[in-house]
Amino acid sequence: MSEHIENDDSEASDGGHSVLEAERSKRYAKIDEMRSAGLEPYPYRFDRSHTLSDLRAAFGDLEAGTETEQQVSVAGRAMLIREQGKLIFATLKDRDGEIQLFVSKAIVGDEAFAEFGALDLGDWVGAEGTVMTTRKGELSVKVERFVLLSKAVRPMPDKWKGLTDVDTRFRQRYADLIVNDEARRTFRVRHEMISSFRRTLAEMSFIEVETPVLHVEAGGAHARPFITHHNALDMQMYLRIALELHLKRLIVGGMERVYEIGRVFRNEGLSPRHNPEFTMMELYQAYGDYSEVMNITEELIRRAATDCLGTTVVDINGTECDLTDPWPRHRMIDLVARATGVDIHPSMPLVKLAALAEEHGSKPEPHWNAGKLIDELFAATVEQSLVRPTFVTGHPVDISPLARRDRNDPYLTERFELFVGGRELANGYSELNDPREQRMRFEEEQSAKESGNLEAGTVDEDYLRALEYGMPPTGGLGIGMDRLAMLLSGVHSIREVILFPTLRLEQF
RNA sequence: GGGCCGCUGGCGCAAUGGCAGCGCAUCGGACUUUUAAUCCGCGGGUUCUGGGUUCGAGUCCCAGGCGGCCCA
Repeated sequence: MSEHIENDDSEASDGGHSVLEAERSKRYAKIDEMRSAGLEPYPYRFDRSHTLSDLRAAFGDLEAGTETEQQVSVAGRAMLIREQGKLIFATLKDRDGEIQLFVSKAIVGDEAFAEFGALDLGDWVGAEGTVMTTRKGELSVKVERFVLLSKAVRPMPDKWKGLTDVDTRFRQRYADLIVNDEARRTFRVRHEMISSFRRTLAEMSFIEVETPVLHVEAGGAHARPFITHHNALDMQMYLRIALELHLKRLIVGGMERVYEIGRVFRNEGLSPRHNPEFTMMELYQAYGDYSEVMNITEELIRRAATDCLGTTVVDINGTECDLTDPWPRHRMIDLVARATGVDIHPSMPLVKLAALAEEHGSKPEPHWNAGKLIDELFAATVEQSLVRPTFVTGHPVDISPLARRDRNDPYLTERFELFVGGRELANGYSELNDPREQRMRFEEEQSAKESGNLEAGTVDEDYLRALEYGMPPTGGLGIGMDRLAMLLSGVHSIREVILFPTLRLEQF
């Protein structure tokens, strides 16, 4: 009605967004008109009889041209509106379904028909009527009454092409989820994966626990932490970089089988595979060692694949893999030896390892120890080739400060990492439970930190005290849940499996 | 941190250095079985920001911002 009043200066000086502003003010005006007509544009609730997929399940096999007496009420967002003279067809979308509304002027009357015509794409709508199919067989609700449930004031992205700009997709995930079914599906897979883990672990008698996010020591992994401050205690604290040390305290306490699915924080760069906050699942099992934990890892992931995808056959970077095939287990030093043609062992002279690492493209730093050099060699020569699920075992002691020594080789640990698609997916070991040896390992970490390694750890005195009370033989596991979600949903950026990934500050 | 690429109406995309255009959406009109409805018509831009070169810059140059990919 009053669209042409806006050629005054206030709109022009608003700066650059006049199209959007015009659309928004038009829709706000509709809200105001409703209110002055005594209608509520934002009602408090709506009772629906069926979700849209319920409706399709119940009536999906009706023949074309069927009219039923079945009264239903449905709700969703108007995604498409097609006006056709004295008929309007609208596609309503809810969490996991779509349905067509069939609105006839003859049925709803002139006034309601005009109101329906005034709906905008993106509006939330509730509708009551009977179930029918059109001549072409489209399942529809023949609308008798409808109500605006909430007004969309901002226009939807392109109804066909959706939203493709990744920056906008991640910053405005709400808009992404409205129009991109793939995004919805990915987070559905993520949910199924996590609930599958919880079911499997419950069957295995694990107890889910929650341990602190605010830590006094940032231990359990090699990573730089986020630092924060507690005002009342006037104390520096760290956001956790791992779940490990608190969960093992619970093993000391006799809880025997515990796990936690929780957010950890690492103050590092962003990449398609790294987000500063991500989700780990860690579990600890008394009386077990690393080989048993590898079995648990296989079971968890196979069942998650079945629960998410209905199959254990997954595509990994173009290679079709059946996760029920046995997952090979190889020592890291054997894989590196095979790849380089040189026998490898942490007892070798450092200079030989450094030379070899340099030969394979690393730039060894003076403080690198034998374990670090072997790890670099592994990354350079082996890692990428491990497409099918493969357990890499026997990591050197000096890069595994919380893992127990290999019972057959004191230079190595009873540790494993699971690689899938050339990426580390899980990490576990027979847990080190000798408090004196743990103290020595911590002290080595501490001195590495003091000589400039920002990722090295510190001596966690409380953890050592816990170990002195006695920790039973224990196997532990950590799984990167985001990376597993990537694998199961077939996406290649961690940002596709994190609803609100970390981004640089947006300028408004 | 380095290299390459991108940024144009709300969204998706065009434009040998020479009038900034198309599709969707919006707005007006027609249409009682459409379904990316169709048909007719009208609007809407500080081309990411700031400098520079040029008669003339979305385009070329410099700096910055945000993003993507690769590398470290």
